[in-house]
Amino acid sequence: MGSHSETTGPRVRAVAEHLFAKHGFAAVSMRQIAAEVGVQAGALYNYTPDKQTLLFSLMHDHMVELIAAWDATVTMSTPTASVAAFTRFHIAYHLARRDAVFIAYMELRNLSPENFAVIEGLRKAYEQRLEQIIRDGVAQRVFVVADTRIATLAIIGMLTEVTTWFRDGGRLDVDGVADLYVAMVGRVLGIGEDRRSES
Amino acid sequence: MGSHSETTGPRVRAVAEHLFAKHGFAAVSMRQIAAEVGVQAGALYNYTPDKQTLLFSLMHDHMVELIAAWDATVTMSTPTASVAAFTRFHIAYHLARRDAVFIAYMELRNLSPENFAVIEGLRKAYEQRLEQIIRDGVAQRVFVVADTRIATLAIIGMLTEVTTWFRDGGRLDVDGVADLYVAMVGRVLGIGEDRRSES
DNA sequence: GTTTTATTTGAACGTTTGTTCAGTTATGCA
DNA sequence: TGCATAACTGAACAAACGTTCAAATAAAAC
Repeated sequence: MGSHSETTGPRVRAVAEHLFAKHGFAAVSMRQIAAEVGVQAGALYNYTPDKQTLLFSLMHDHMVELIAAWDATVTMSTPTASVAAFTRFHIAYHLARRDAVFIAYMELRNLSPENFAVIEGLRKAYEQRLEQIIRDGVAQRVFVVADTRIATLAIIGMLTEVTTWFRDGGRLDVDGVADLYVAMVGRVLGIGEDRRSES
Repeated sequence: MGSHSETTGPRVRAVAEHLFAKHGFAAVSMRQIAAEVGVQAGALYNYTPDKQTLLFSLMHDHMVELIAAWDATVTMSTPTASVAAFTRFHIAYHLARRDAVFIAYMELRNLSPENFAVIEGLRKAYEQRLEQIIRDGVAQRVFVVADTRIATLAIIGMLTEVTTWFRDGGRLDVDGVADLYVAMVGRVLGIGEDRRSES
């Protein structure tokens, strides 16, 4: 075997993830990545066929791991408990993997159409997890929602936005933020609303 | 006067805005912009000192116009009416100027630190408009909010997210979407909540 | 300890990049 | 009609780009 394959491979991905998130895919050169890894540019091509595939691979793995991590979370008994768990999971996971999240949201336009379709499909699959919870809650009449699809998107947007302002050491820690969002999401879903006007 | 200064200037900005939004600032070359305008690359430098300033100028003008447009909206009498007006305004304005919005959110990292600070300040100024409405509503006890700042950010996130999925000719038109969001924002703010447990 | 093989180097490739500028062209004003 | 001037061209600049590859290197296998 060669020099440090086992260590260089992951380092290339880690460095690329960080630089892509910080400066943007198009603004980062293969030479910058190589320099940060401590290697010449040519060596990167042992780990990716080209730059675009490196980006796609990072985005793909992130989305797959995100979905797997949620699916590995214990199934909650009620829609209310499920949506609270989803809220906490989404915030914690997205804050813990900010670079990957940023790339997956921002660099879609740098993908080829086929690669774009794959990532888009994974994103939809993730959103479906939340949408199904909401649908269940509506069916069980514990949520009161005018439009399930729009409520799903609104909640995802509200939760993802946390990554744009949250800073470690700020006024609130992750759990504190999550508590507030669990409450707000509950309100959007009309949990505990007066339902006397129903049939 | 020269050839078509009055028409070329705005066209450069319009083309740059569109291409930056579509492909990203770093991925668009001055020659691409020039070709789309129908001019040689050198001619662009009659309208901007350099590429980065062109980006900053687009972002700056967008933010200033956004704030001016909101400030020009008639002042509402109650916090409830104000927040509904803000919701409708934000959605309609952001959907009408998608390219500019996209750039202002996505290309911050391509700005110099000084330019970044300017845009960031304008964004904060815009958010302050909503935050003040919420503060007023809380003071008047028509809103019930655990954390005003977080509620502001959550609502902004939820509203801005509309630009990522809305398509003309879809299931809902702009007004229909706005109606749904007015209701959801109202819930986040606890409008009409049971307040008997208060002093 | 030698062979094998995975890894890395370093130079080279053809393009493309943002930007400059002397020279050309077209326009508005006198 | 002609002069002044603003707009534009087209070529040139050095630098940086993604990618390739023969040669050098270092580690694993025998």
